Order: sequence, then structure tokens, then C-alpha cells
Amino acid sequence: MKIATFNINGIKARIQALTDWLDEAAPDVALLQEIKSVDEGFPREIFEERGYNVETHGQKGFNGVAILSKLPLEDVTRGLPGDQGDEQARWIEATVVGDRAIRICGLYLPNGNPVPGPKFDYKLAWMARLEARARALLESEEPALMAGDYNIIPQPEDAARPEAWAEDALFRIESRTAWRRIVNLGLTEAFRARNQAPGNYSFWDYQAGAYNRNDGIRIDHFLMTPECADLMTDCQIDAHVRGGEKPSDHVPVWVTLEA
DNA sequence: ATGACAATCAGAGATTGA
Repeated sequence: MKIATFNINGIKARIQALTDWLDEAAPDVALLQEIKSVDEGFPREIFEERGYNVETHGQKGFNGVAILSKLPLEDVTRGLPGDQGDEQARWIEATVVGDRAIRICGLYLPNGNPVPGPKFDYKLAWMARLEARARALLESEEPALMAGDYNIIPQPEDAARPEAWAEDALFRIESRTAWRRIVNLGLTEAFRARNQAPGNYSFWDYQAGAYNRNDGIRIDHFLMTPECADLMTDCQIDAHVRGGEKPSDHVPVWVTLEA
């Protein structure tokens, strides 16, 4: 089973780039972030024609997440537990039924800038709720993963110019401490479990030719429970997608599982 | 030190992103 995450930066603006990549990469499951659309505005037919089941959790203008799956989806839930008053569409999860069932969570973690301020407070509070959800998934002892745009640069080697991010919410010590606390519950970060090389990024700014200079950051991640990590056979970043026509500023990251 | 770039909603330019 091939599962991908891709922050598409707007579904309306990314239909061509997204469908081109789907046709080429043929993931069984694609977790999308920043659809920037309400559920009714999501062009689900385009994906259904390609054999995907479509589940969305959208909102007007910003944020929004979705799951595309060629396999059946069961027990779909929307919203990260822990704050009934949170109206931002950043979390969707479902059970994907292949050779075996995998619980799959798609997430768009808050950016958190500027620091300090209410947006940074919201990011850290959201990460505390994420930690609680991670604990519950681990306690289930089932194969499960949480993937998406974490808006976290885990280590200096995950940025071309880490010094430029020192005071940014993506790299602040509070953010990275919260990330480590979640990983250290016993989760496996898929990409670094298989590849320790620097220079591998998943986001490049649109400005100043960042992609051509490989001035990027790695902020799109998979975290897996041990039962899921045992099934992993590969993890790659489709960096070339950033060089395509009208690209998102993020690129797809994917894992393959024996499932 | 600043802006550069893109998307959305709206129908100009503010807001958001990272």
C-alpha cells in the first residue's frame, strides 16, 4: 500500500499539478492539506473518475484537509479531539482497509507565526492535543500513522539555512520540544528512519528562486506506531514535483507498507 | 532592514502562509 501526504496549497489552483502527480505516482491513499475549499466546492468527481474515494474536511478560504483512497475508508472522523471550540479544519482520520486495516490521520499543523503571540500559543496547544491523540493510537497497539504538514523543522539538517529559521515558529525550541515529546512516545518518523542525508526538503518558498538553489526545509512528515513501522518498505520525497508547472510550494512525501 | 511569491475572497487590497 502506497500512502502519500501532499500540501497542495489550494485545490482550485492545483487540479492539473495534482492529477498529473496522481497519474504518475499512483498512490493508494493521498492525504491532502490546504485544500482552501469548503466541502461542497471540492471537485470530488475529478478524483472519483480516477477510482478514488473522497473524504473532505474543508472550510472557506484557508486550511482544509482531505483523504483520497482507492481502498475503502471506514470510521471517518473530522477534527482533532480536545477542543470543541476549535473551528479550523486541520484534521481528518479514517481506517483504510487493504490486506489489513491501517488507521490513517491526515493533519495540517498550525504555522504559529509570529512568535510570540496567539498564533504561536494555538500551535503549541494544538500540539498538546496531537500528543494526546498519539498516546491513544499507541495504546490501541494497531497499525496507525499520522501524516501531513507538521510545520516543524525537526533538526538543523532539515533546513538549508537553519540560522534563517532560528526565531521562526517552525524551528523554535518550544515547537521542536513538543515534536520530540510526541516522537519519543514511541513513534517512528518514516523518512529519517530510512535516510539520514541532509539536503532533503519538502517545501521551498516561491520567492527568490528557492527551489533552484535547493533552499528548502523538511516539514512534511509521517509518524507511525510500531505496528505500522514494522510494515514500512520505503519512504521517499517526490521533490521533482516542485519543478513542474504551477506547483504547490510543498511536494508529496510517501511511504509504502506491506499492507 | 525589507521585499521578493502565491492563493483566496472579492471584485482592491488585506490576509495568510512559511
